[in-house]
Amino acid sequence: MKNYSKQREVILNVLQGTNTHPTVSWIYSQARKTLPNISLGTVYRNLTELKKSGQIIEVSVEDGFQHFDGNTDTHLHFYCTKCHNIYDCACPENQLKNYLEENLGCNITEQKLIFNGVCKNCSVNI
Amino acid sequence: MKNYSKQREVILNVLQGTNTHPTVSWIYSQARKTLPNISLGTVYRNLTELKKSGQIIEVSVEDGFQHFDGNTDTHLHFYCTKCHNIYDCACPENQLKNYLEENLGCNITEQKLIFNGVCKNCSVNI
DNA sequence: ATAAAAACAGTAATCATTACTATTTTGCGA
DNA sequence: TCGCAAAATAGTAATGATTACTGTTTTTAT
Repeated sequence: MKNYSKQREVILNVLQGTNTHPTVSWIYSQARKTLPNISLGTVYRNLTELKKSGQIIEVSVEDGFQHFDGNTDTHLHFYCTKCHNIYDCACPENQLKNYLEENLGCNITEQKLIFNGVCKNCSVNI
Repeated sequence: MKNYSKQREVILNVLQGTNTHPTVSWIYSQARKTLPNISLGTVYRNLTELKKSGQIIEVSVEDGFQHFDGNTDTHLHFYCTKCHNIYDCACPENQLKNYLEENLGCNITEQKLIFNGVCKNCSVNI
């Protein structure tokens, strides 16, 4: 990722302009509003590059799609297994990271906590 | 999942007999040692059923494969982004679950914590 | 024993992701 | 400013994990 490109800037803006955790195809559709000819391969390549350079993170949930997040601060995620939304939550403590680094002797570079369950909306709308 | 089947039993045994977090194709290859004619579709179907009935859990990491775990106790996972192994860790506390349920008003049914980083072995073998 | 329901093996289809190619854009040094 | 090598792009083809389908076999209950 040495050279500037308009496409990469648009993709990053899309991610930074939402607090959702979108899939590639959603990012693609949003980017096309600004750049109608942008290629899907370009979206994939730039997401990989942006992740590699630490400007975005990837969120893995069990729906078979890649999800990305423009918020790189350490935070928690809640995944609703009913509506399949991913919610952000502030991280109340960082004790776990320290605990694991000491006990496993590992170096933790990213912290991704996923809680699965049923969210407030979904538990109301049975 | 109303009827017994030998195939389902073998698949569950495979998962309960390892402390790794195998992919479908690994489970398939292990199951074939006992049942040489078992079908890949049968493995997928039973993994879905076993997960639905709470006998196994799915672990999502960003490698594009489904991973499963025969240990359904609440515990943490560490994912090495170098060797791509997933490690189990005991959960030192359950405060986060309570915190989130109170603050989000949600009902958490599963707790999946993934730490990404580089594990002990991989940090030695540069 | 028998019949309906469930599960199976085997194969084909789907579709998110990756790879490839020819063309265009970017950055840098002359 | 010009030219060139590196990087990036659009568009298309290939890959491969997962799902769907079909005809047959197994299971369970009557």
